[in-house]
Amino acid sequence: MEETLAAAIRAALARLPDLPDGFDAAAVAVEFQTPANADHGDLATNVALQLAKPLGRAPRAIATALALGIDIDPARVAAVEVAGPGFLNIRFAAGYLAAGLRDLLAAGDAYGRTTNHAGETAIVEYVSANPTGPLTVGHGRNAVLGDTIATLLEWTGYAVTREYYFNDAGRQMRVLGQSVRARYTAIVRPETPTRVLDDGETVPEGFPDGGYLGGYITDVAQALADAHGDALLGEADEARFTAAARDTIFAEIDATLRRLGVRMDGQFNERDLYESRAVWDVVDRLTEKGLAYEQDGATWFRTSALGKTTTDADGERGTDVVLVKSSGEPTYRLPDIAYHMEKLGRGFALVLDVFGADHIATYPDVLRGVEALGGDAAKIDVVVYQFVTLVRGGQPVKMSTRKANYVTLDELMDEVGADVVRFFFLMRSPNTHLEFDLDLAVEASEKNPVFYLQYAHARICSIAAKAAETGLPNVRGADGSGADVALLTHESEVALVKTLLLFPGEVRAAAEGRAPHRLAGFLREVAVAFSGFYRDCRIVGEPAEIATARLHLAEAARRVLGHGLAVLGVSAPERMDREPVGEAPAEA
RNA sequence: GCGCCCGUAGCUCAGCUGGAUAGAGCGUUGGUUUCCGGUACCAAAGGCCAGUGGUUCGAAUCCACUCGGGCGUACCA
Repeated sequence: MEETLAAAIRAALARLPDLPDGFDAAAVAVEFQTPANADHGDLATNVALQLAKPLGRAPRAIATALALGIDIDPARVAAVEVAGPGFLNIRFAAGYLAAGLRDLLAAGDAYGRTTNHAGETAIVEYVSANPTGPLTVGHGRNAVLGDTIATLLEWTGYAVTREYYFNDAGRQMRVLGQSVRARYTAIVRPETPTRVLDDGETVPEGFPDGGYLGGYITDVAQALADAHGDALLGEADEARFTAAARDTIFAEIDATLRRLGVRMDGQFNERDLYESRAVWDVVDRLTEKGLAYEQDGATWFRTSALGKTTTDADGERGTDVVLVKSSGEPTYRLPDIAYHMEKLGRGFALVLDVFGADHIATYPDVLRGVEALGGDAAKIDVVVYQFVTLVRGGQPVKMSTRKANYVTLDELMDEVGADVVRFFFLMRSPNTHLEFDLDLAVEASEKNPVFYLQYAHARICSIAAKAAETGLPNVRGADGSGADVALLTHESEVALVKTLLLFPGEVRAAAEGRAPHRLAGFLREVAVAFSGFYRDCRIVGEPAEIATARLHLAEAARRVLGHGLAVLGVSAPERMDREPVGEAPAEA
């Protein structure tokens, strides 16, 4: 509809007399908005205001000329009016809405899907938590955002690969193994002396500074002791312990993600970048280009030559960053550059990363590296989300994975359920801090906005069941051919149809903006519009023709809610329990 | 110091990339039930969009500065 109107407006523009030389009407961007005020029609455009300056005419004069000159289909558009300083307000004909509703129903399960990116491939990297402990609430925001954005991309036509970058190399993994080894040693040799860390924790001798203090470390150690007795005391290094911890922890991460409904197509192991020597290849190629050099035993990336600067008391100057530490161990930058080159090498049109705010300052180095190696950094897009602040008892909860004083994702799901967790993470813009009040999440779970949407869906199912009992047709999956939807002329019916017809555009906008919260907000509008319809328009008990038409409208609303919730990864129940919801799942 | 994010109703947040009278949930106050699910609906109160200047037909939105909060600013990831 908007495309057709835009074309008609451009055509009318081209027909205006005395256009300035070089003015290309075909190139004018005609943008529409849906006015908040119903008096302003169904669609509005500000082209006349935008063109006032380039055309050197009063905006209202342009708008008037366009309104008179536009060639439109009267079956679809009832009126084009000039309003305010020069807006063009477009009012749909009743037939347009009826046709739109028929199209919606005929589209079936595909309604909401668009094909803007059909034939393109995308890879979305998310979670990518180091396997050093259980997933925390912060990881949850990452996982749910990434999973949902991936789904949104699929709904706009992309073929999406969901990948977990498995950080199974480097210092943190070594410290993890040393932590397990120290606990293991203390279990099989209880006489092992202890020491006290700076922060007051008492740990076995051999426990590394900055080691992981969580109880799950001891669990892994105990399992090793149970299986091998003290036979592992002679291990030359911590590799055996690292592997045991990694496998155990990752299995738990995997289970947590499944419970959250977060899908993954696969994982990419950081270790492979070392085994394939891809990381060293990066160093060699940068060195050849004069962009890497050795100094103080470390290998540096000459980012100063690529525009990286810092400003301090001495003024602004270029800075370089370290790729390989003097210890011989790469920093995160090196494998990250290699990994992104690898992803681009797989031919993806879009390489999307979901990062926490703490990465905000680091990925530009990675992009510089990719560009320096001839990779197309424009294909890489990064969604940065701000941190989750947990509040309990009115106080922020301080968290540290290392100290194990965090709230895990599983604990959160125990309290409020996976649907609430997902929706909570998705209803806010990624780039604002998210305050997660645990007390409120539990206490107010019955009033959580997600239940409002699920309730609307369940209510429609309930109505359909009731209608079937009275002999009305079953409309589940109906294609719209069995009803005269032109009968739907009540104000609340029209408002609901208009809202439902916005769905594909909302999905597309949420995908393009990497903004799932827009969809969450839209679904609430759908539920509100349905509530208005439900309040004003009965189905059961009405004459068969009107009841059938309304049933189809209700089915259309159910489908939009169902599809929207599916995109968000939230369940769309056929019925809600009458008892309070949000109970903990059966498992401990 | 520098970089990024944020500052909108009592609280938590939207505001569709510059549009018409700034919205919603929670909370508060009042109302609605012979009726397809009251976990609902209707209504009221509540705002100098942190501040100051600028850009233009038009600014919560863009620019500059100021104030306040968060995250970074390592041979940690």
